[in-house]
Amino acid sequence: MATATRVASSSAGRTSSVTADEVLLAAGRIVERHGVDALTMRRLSEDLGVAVTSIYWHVGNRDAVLDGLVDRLLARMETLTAQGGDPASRIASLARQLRVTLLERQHLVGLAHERDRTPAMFLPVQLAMATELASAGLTGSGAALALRSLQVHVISSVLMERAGARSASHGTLDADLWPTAHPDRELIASLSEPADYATVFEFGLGALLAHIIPS
Amino acid sequence: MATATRVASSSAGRTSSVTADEVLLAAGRIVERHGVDALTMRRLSEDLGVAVTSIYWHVGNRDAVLDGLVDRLLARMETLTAQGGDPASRIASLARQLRVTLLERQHLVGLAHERDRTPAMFLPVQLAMATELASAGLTGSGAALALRSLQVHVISSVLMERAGARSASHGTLDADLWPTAHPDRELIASLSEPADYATVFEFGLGALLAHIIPS
DNA sequence: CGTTCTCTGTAACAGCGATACGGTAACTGC
DNA sequence: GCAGTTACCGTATCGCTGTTACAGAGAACG
Repeated sequence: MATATRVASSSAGRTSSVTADEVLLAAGRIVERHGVDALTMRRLSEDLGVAVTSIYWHVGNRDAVLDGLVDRLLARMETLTAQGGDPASRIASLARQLRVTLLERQHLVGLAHERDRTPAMFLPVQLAMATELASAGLTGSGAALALRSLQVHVISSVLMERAGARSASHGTLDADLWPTAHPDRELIASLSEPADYATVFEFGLGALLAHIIPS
Repeated sequence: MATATRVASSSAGRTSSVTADEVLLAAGRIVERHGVDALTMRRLSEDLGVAVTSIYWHVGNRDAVLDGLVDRLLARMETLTAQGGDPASRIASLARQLRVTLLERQHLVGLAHERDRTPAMFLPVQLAMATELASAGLTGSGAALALRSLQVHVISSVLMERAGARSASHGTLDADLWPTAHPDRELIASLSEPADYATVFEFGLGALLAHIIPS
């Protein structure tokens, strides 16, 4: 309605049974534990012990609820700071922190990605990385390309690991699918195990950094 | 009920108004043009001029329809062949072909990813890449790590570009968000333009290959 | 003719997001 | 102290979704 998504219910005392913050908190619990699809307005209202319309009043429709959750995630992104000696390791530390932070909120990452908030999610860390690149002598469009590559690498790592965590079979490879005559049995054995995305992440990160900042 | 997803309706002549193949064809059209969410059983039945229950009879429920679409995509993955002289460029050609093929079916790629079919999608090209790596002297767990890194890189590129195509703002960066005092104006200018994911893809691919097969 | 198998349509169920509407309680102005 | 306004909640409803129980229609077979 004309509701227009109230930001904070700073209203007077009242017998106020629910606030926008409480709604987002409960929504976050549902999403983290049971996934985005499990977040229905009815279930949310039941968890809060409140009528559905109250949610619409306080935060708006379902889209607004999800937007609110993503906003909370983005706010967390501004606390990352570079650590290390040379620019390369400082950038690597930023990428790792970013990855870990995103992995802790995997469901929300997918959400943010679907809602085209990926750039905003990366803004703070991109800024920090830009200064490191500048101190390494890389600026302008070259720095932009490097930043985007790093961004893609981190996001992809998280998205893949998210899919991997969902099903045990993901990342593994059924050995039967390979030609049994294939000579490299160690390769097949490695691919038949669950992927260690942390190692894959470090491998790609090292390749990128070696390419960006040749020492 | 006991229907159990008939594979082909090779049944007798009849006034047969629809077949499983026709259903998947129509479903593919809807998904490619209007996205996965637009695929409802009622709409699908209307496009086919048929009752909803006929779809359930021929291919099963909505999940089975989507599975059928993904299967069609996977079948297309087996036609890729390496081209080029040295192993590195042959692997690069495989990665590029894979990327282009996936980009043509972006909606289906997201679908396959959500359904944990990514490994199967990569199987044929992974096999081809493995022989190239072997001819370059890389086998075993090292080859497995390289293969997984390449897989992550291609998938991420496609997923990012998919999000980028959805909204014009994606990949661009609102210049206002950056501190106006930031010294590197060319960097900001570059990041303010839409991302050229093809270039980002080539950049990361080059970095990976240089790391995997040092010449 | 009667039975069976294959396929289609009608109608319905439960659950979803969203909203119109009426009520209730607090605060505000006088 | 009382009317008016605002803030908030609940009931009931709409149109949509996936899915299914059920009743047929038509061909094939005995």
